[in-house]
Amino acid sequence: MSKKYQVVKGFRDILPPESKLFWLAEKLARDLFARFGYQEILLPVLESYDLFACSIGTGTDIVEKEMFIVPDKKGQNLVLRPEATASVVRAYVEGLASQGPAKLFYFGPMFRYERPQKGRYRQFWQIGAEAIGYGGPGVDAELILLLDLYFKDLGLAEIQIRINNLGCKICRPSYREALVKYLTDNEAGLCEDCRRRLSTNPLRVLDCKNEACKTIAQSAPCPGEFLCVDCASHFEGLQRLLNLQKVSFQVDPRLVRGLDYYTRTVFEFQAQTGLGAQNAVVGGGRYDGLVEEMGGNPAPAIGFALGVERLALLLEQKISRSELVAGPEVFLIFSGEEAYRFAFQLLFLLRASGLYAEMAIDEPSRSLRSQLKFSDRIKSKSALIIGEDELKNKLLNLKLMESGKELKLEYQGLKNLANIDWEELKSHLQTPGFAYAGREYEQTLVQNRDLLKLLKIYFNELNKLEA
RNA sequence: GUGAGUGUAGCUCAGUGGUAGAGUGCCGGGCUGUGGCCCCGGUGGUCGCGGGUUCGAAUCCCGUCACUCACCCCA
Repeated sequence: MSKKYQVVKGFRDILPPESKLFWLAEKLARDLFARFGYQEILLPVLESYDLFACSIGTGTDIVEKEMFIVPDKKGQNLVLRPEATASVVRAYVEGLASQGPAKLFYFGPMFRYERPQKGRYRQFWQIGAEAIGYGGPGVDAELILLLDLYFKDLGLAEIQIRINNLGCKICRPSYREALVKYLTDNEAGLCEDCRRRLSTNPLRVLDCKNEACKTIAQSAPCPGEFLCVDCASHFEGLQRLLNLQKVSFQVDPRLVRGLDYYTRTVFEFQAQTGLGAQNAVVGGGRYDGLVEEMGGNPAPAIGFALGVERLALLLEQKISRSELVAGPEVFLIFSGEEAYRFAFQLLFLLRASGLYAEMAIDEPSRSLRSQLKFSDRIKSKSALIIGEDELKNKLLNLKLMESGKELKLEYQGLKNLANIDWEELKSHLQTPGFAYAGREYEQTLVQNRDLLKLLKIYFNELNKLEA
């Protein structure tokens, strides 16, 4: 036996039917984001090391130890992107800035070299949006409302919105100073990690999971108390707009975000359960200084990133497996070689006409019984049985899988049905005494326009046969 | 990087020193042209890998690899 290969650690195959969840998430994002005026941007997966070191911050874990570094042939360090905001800003500065503000969204894989656990992988997918060149609280509200609608459309109404304001470059330093002073005074009570955070990223102490640290964080100064006039009014403005739309959200004075570039508004969408130790399915915030730092003309901006794996975990609990798997409209069952050839032709005509049709195409001698069994297993809605009898006498034998009932028609009956059109059929349904409306099979049939289409194509093909 | 748990049939798992098991799936039959329910038969395994202890190891010990969960960090 040859060697058995395995996916590399932290990477995974997203197999059907789970892949359908990703497809749903992506499709809804495309439809919805377009209605909000966000245009898709397709970005490279590889960027220069410095892009992230400068934007995310050299002190962060992401840059320090979580990047996949790819040395190229000239010896310069490229990296697999750990997130996309920096890429979007780079692309904006490079190619879009001359056209003014931009509202962009992206979908794609990100890479971080971390120990995998529930809801966290080394390659993970994000859907994100960035609004560059917009400074007011209106666009902050727009993004939050966009996400709120997105989750509601997916049936995930229980997700909580938390917002905070971290201040800007004017007011944040004084807050930071006050926080560090407070934490230093209470250093003895902090956990080992937090004593380290004190020098690396003091804001992070605020959301430590350690009980002792939580208690200390409880009475620590909050960013809100230090906001400058502009930041305070921005934050009030955002809340007013959200309230105007009757979106429920919580102000969480201890909500902080790990990346260096965040200013003013930060927000998270949190799930209550189902994500393991994680709870954030979306994280985002304003980064008013980043565009300038990346070499562009100063432009305020805000964006978010949504973890698709985490979203899929939540959707999995809402959507049953059978709902994810859509069975064929019709399964073609043949008996005999002639019937196989007939069914083979019919199969592609049906597919070309827009129907999802399937048959045991690779097994021309399979028993009728096992074909029917297979048709059942893949949840076909109907099975069209094609045997010697049907071909010779030009009959229809359509089995409706769920009820088990069969629609059997002689040539003339099939002709009558196949020759009327959809509009006519609908209008006839209202007419008392319409020849077919009273019968159970036909009622089922006309409820599904696809089956009428099927009848027409089948009838046509039968007529091509030599008598 | 740190800690804990788990590796046995395609899948889910039982099996604490004495012949390798169940459920499910798959194939076939009962039912020759009719699925689901039922019954019968068949298929299926380097017990993660390597070493050690033992008359004898899936089982005990050591090592190793993989996966999972958690910490750190983050979506």
